[in-house]
Amino acid sequence: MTGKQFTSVWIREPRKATGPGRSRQEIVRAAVEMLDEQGLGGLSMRKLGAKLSAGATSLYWYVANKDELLELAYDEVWAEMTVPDPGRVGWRDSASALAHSMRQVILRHPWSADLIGSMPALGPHAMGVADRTRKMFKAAGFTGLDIDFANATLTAYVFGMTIPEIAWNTAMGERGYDADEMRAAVARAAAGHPDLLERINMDTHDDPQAMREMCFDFGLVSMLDGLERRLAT
Amino acid sequence: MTGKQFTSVWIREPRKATGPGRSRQEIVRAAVEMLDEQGLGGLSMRKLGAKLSAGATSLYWYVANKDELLELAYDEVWAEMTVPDPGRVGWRDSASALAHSMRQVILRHPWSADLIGSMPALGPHAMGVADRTRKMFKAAGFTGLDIDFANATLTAYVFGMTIPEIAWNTAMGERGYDADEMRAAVARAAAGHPDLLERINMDTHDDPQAMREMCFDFGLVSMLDGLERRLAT
DNA sequence: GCGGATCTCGTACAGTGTTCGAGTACACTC
DNA sequence: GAGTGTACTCGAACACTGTACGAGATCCGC
Repeated sequence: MTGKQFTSVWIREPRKATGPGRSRQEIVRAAVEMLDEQGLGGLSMRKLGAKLSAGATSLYWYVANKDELLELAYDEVWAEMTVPDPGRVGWRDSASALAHSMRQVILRHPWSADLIGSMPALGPHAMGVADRTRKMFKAAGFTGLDIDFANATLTAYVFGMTIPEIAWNTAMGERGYDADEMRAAVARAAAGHPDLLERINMDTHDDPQAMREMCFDFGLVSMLDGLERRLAT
Repeated sequence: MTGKQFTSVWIREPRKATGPGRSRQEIVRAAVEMLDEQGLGGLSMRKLGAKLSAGATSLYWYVANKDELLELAYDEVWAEMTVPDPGRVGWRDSASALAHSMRQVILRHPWSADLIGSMPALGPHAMGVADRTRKMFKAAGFTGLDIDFANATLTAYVFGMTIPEIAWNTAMGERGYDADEMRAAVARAAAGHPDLLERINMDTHDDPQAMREMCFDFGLVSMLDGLERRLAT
């Protein structure tokens, strides 16, 4: 083992807490709050320092750099995901509940969507979720590599469905459109594609929220059906 | 129609080209090149200007701001995705080919993964792809909302599988690890979760590339199975 | 009281996106 | 050719950003 030394947030000991608002935990908590309110671009070390009544550079005593802080905040998100015990209900209900939980958590912390593509989730909470979901698929009857393939498939579906949903939401927010204005915008963009326009002009836009949940459920059920089939053979 | 005026990159006429290296198209092309080489963080207006032997702020004549430039570059990525004609082969092969194409394109332009969660794909090329895939699912036999649900499900799967893959790749690249060092890192992170370690220590890591493709295919087949079942009822 | 460790933070640097306005170059009319 | 207007370039400046550095402060054990 003479290779490069492995260093990571998750290995290095955090500094001990002294006063309130000065421990690594407090900093991460404040960062998450700020991210929830102002998004990824709204978090700056100076502003975060101000929020904690501290100098901007004081934070660097507890945290190596901003990326590391984001890694810590990201893992905090994983802590909110609930993996039901597959023993009590069937694995399908269990997987379904996990999927919905993941979606809700990401929607609650939209900035985390940007991190999914930037840093692997290696924090303790993420690992806990991975461990429990793995146990879940194992209990479902998957074996060998299929355990992890099924696992990856489920989380991929949730991520892939939710991440663009967030792009949609933030685009609406930034431009200040409501749902109707947004629809008009995409209609303009879809000009020349009659098929797409047919979809956009469907009279199903009364409740876009419910609509998206229907879509999510459709895909989720399909995907679980597919996994179940895999299980039968 | 007295509401806010809709403005977007896709509506406003681009400036006409004059010299080489000065049209909007040339700028976008150079931006894509730069993004491919240096990633999202490696693109700055000043560096892009220098690459085109232009002042940094000259670009603002052709492009409103950096976000708009990214939107244009993003759409260029969509142009590379190929949607096979479902008439020649079955819809399953067609969907499968599309999925693989999308994955490859995103892996080729890893920076696009970050944009999926930031801006909806409303450019002409993205719309073209959406239109063709919609036709594909229609031809497959889906009707009404199910057309778009199935469509969303497929792209969600591809995105969700590919985006974390990119996070993995860039993390390896930035820290300068090879596959083995990375595996050691996650093993360290997974300490205390015997189940996870069992997976990590499997002797299947000879070719991580092939491994990921196996995983992708497993999920893809499952997901298409699930959609097919939807079709039967 | 005296180290030594722990912790704070002002200053500074290199970089960012973007605005503004002055300047240039070219095409077209008289 | 002179004049005029439009298309285009870009240097300077502004308000930010993350972070390295090092000087000071505070506290604890002796």
